[in-house]
Amino acid sequence: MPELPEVETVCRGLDPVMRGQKILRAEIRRKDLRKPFPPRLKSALEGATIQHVSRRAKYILITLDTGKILVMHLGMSGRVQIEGEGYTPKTHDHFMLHLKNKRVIVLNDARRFGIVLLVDAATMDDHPVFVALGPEPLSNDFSGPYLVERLRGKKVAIKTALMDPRVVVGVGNIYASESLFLAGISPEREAGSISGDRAEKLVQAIRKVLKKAIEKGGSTLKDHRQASGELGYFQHHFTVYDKVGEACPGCSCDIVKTGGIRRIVQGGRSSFYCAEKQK
DNA sequence: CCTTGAACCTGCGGGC
DNA sequence: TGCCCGCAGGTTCAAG
Repeated sequence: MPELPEVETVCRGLDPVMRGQKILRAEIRRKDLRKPFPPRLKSALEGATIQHVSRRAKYILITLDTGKILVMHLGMSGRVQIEGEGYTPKTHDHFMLHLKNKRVIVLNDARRFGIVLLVDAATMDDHPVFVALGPEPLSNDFSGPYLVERLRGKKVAIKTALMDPRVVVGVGNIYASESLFLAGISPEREAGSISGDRAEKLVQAIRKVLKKAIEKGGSTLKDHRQASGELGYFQHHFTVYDKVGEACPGCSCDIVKTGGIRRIVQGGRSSFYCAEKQK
């Protein structure tokens, strides 16, 4: 489920609720997700005060006053809910934090591809999950020239390269397809063959698509906070993702001739594109 | 180093 | 109705 915009939205929803709060109790309801919960996690959390909630790549960072950062990743199916006192855990509620303000933060993850880590704030960047990460797509470090340099000589398809977090973080399967459509680039094009101009266009497309989704998440957040407190699953409108056979939007190409939006499999993942518009 | 493919796990929807 | 299949927003590891 969560790509960068969804994780960003979750963080924005969590920060005002968690900031400055003491963790009274941490509940770990099974031994592992994708990996075991860290040893002594419970004692490291209980009594600690949360300074703020932020994001790196698709990781949620909950910075504590103890020099540690509680890191959560939502995997494919993870969600975070903000509940109240007396909340009864449901199926797949694996990890819960009871805060001083009576709120209960619940991590639910059916498939358990998510992860919970505890890292030292001072050396976070050296931790195995962070050490090789590429730039944030919305930062100035992510640019046309950077992308050209980073993709030089790469023979993998550009779609696959965009989803490689060593190239750029946060671009998952949905937004990779959406960005390539907006940039007019075929997902099958060899990554190293993207010219300077098209790399610049692609960078701008990725930024635009992600920013728009974050804006949408922001408005969805308001509605959801009022309704249920659920953070993490949003109804976005996509242009090509999961639109097989539909007419290419905003494009005059003949759907009878082109068959509309096509689906192919790359690296075991579905890609969606318009063969007429994307070259 | 690169690239590919499988693995992790549960749930859902479609076809029969 | 049930069963089997393919598919799902991510990451990591092994093998070539």
